[in-house]
Amino acid sequence: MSTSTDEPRYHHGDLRRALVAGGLVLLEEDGASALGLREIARLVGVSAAAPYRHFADRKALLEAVAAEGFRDFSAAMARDAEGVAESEQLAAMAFGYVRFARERPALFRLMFSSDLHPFRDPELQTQAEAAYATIAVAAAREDKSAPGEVAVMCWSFVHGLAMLLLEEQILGVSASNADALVRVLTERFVRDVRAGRPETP
Amino acid sequence: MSTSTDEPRYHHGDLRRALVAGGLVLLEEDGASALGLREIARLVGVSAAAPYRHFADRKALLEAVAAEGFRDFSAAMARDAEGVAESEQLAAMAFGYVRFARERPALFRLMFSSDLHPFRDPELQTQAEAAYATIAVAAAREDKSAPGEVAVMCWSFVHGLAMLLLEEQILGVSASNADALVRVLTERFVRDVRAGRPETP
DNA sequence: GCTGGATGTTAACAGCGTTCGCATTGCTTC
DNA sequence: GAAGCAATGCGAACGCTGTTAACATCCAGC
Repeated sequence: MSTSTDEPRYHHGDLRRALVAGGLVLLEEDGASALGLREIARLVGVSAAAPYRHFADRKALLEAVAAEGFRDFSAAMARDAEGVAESEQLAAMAFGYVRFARERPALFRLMFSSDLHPFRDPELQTQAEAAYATIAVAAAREDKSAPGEVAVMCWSFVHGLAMLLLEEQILGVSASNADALVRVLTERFVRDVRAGRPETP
Repeated sequence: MSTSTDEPRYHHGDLRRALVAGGLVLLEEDGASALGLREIARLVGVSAAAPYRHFADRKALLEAVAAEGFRDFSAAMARDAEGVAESEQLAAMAFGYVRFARERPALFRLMFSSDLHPFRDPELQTQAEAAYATIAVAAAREDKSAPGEVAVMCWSFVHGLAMLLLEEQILGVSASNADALVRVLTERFVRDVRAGRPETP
């Protein structure tokens, strides 16, 4: 029975997963712009060199954290869109997109951080594309004459809105009225996209 | 005449300006995600401690570089929009916005980097707001019933498009066809905004 | 039961931002 | 002009970081 308790063992068991989880925790706690390798190792209770048994370097670890973020991202958007009428799907996903960014700003910034690009981890690439596909299919329904075009346009709008909201200084928007602004803008955007499409059968 | 040549003098003369200029140069050369204080000092030919006579810390120096970037940014957009018909102003500015981001990606990323927010330098804040105003007035003309709303929507779209284009991996767009994509999308966006506005006198 | 590979540790290195004390310069005031 | 003073440079040091190398410990298969 002595082995079942949490006495510090030399080998961790599943350090890889623990490091990714630790990175996510640190991103939630303080919106630290740069989470360090040593910082994560400290939190997990392991030496600074241990992560190198599981990741090539700091960037590889951050990529794994970002991949987990994209998984949550896709799930959150899908959850926000499930059960709503098909005509409201795009608006719901857009709202979910911005909500995710505002609820987990540090993680969101990491996911789209410039020093993670280009992605080296194919798993990360896959998850990022899956997240894009989630919103792209909803966007493509709005205008079947140019689905890809509309998808990129929607993604650009919603991504830009999320990014600008994370920098409160720029938009001059406080957290209290941000929700209303997002709702108004996404509705307006969807309305405009529909008004601008060539034919409406 | 001996004093006029470029013999190394103990005092630099105008180190503050030289440091900002050096930062801009480094951002152009290698799209270095993180330009360091020592790196800039090295380029200018000065010790690592010298910048602290002119800037409180590294962030203050980067803020000054970003402020210069916003100045160029506003100027570039205004230049791209001058001489074009009023009905094309918004599209021209949107195109100029994305073009600036793609021509000076590292600088653009710094300007909207998360570790520069919140802005401490009021000059930077002023320049950022001026850049926003440049595009906001063009956007507001498109729908006078809700100028602020449309301005934020336009800014979000164009900012998101610029950001996503900087991460080639995500959009799957190469540099060659990016120009065409940007043109198509901005034109479509402007068309949609006009189609969606309530009344057209 | 031994051994080898996987996975941890400690110690070290270079580079970073930052601070401190000191050196040099140029301006101000007699 | 000379003296003194504030401004502005330098070098060395500190603690931090990412990374590597050499060594320690554990688990798994012969």
